[in-house]
Amino acid sequence: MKTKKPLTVGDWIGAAFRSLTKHGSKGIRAESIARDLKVSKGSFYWHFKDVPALKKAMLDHWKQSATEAIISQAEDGKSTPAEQLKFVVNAATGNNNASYGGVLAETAIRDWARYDKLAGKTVLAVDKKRLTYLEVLFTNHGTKPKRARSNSAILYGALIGLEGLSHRGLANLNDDLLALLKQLLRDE
Amino acid sequence: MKTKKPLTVGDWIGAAFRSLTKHGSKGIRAESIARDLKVSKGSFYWHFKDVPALKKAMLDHWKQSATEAIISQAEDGKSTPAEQLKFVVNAATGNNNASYGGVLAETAIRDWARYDKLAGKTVLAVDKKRLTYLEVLFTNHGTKPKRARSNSAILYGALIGLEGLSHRGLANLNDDLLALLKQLLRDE
DNA sequence: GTTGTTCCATACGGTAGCGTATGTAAAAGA
DNA sequence: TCTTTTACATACGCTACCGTATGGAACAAC
Repeated sequence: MKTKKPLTVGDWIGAAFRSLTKHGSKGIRAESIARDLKVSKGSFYWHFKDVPALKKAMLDHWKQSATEAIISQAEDGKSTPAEQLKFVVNAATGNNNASYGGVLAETAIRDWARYDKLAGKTVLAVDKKRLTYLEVLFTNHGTKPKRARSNSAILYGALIGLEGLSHRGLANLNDDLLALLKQLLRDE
Repeated sequence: MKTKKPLTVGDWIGAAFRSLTKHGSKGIRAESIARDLKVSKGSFYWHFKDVPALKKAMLDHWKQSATEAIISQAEDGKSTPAEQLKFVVNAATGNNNASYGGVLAETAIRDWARYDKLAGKTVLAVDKKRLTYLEVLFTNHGTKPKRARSNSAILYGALIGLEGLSHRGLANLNDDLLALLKQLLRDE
């Protein structure tokens, strides 16, 4: 039996992220998402003021999840910085984070951010936090400040770029990133 | 006095790339590009069968330019592999290549490729050539085959990812890439 | 000077999405 | 039981885009 329970705002956000992942930012449309959810757009305009409101809700949700993920990582201060970095890489390359769509949604959000002001602001904030966190880990490992910053940018940048390449079968996201990390962790 | 010369297919492709760079793949629309060129869409449908034909022409043009760029690099076999790699990085991070829009267009094409089959095929082909070329350079430098492949993917992936980060002021595209290259070129 | 081709303008019908207005069955409250 | 409130469905006008059809000015050919 199909669930006849009323839809929640969360249901809409989830469906919107699925459409974003599948079709890019142009997939965030009230009527097409409504079709996915087997309801009319009357339902959409009951839950949201308009499409920009949905987009804002999506970005807020993603920012929240991404920030929480960083904090929960940071609180696991049990292992060495090098091991923590390895753990972060493995976590980032995994297909988990079902909450907002996982690694695939990340890329879609980043594409979206390039042509949308609010999305751009959100991605900027998240990227700053992540880069700062990586910088701390490199610094704790003993890397000099300047290099800690560049290493963070390189590692994070490679993660973003390699995701696309591995998606086309031109790289091994996890293996190549771990290889890079190994190089970056080498002493001077 | 305004040039009243008739538009060429190349003019349309150029305008289409500008719109792609500015608005993403959804910017490739007959009517909006016509407005940019101060003509009506009647002109567009004289030069092109339809919008997909314009898209194909853009991708053919980009593929051609990108391939030629690689070949012209490869023929400059005057310096050492390490110097050639440095040259390649500097060339890729420069804001040149006005032919099809430069570095900014690259990202837009890559975003486009994620949700369009033909664009995906084209980017795949270009990426393969570029990665193969990098692999040759690393191999010539003395890097072992397996590492030459991973180094190529890492360097190219970092280029792609860092472009976005540097665009937000979170990285220094050229500096960070050169730092990475230096690490990758170090002996075992 | 007529004819043909080039290069574009204008007008048309069709689709898809937006946001609003209004209707309505079902559940919840009183 | 009667009345709200909830969670939608339906219908409407509007805009932006697509592709086609047709018209026309300008220049070239002959």
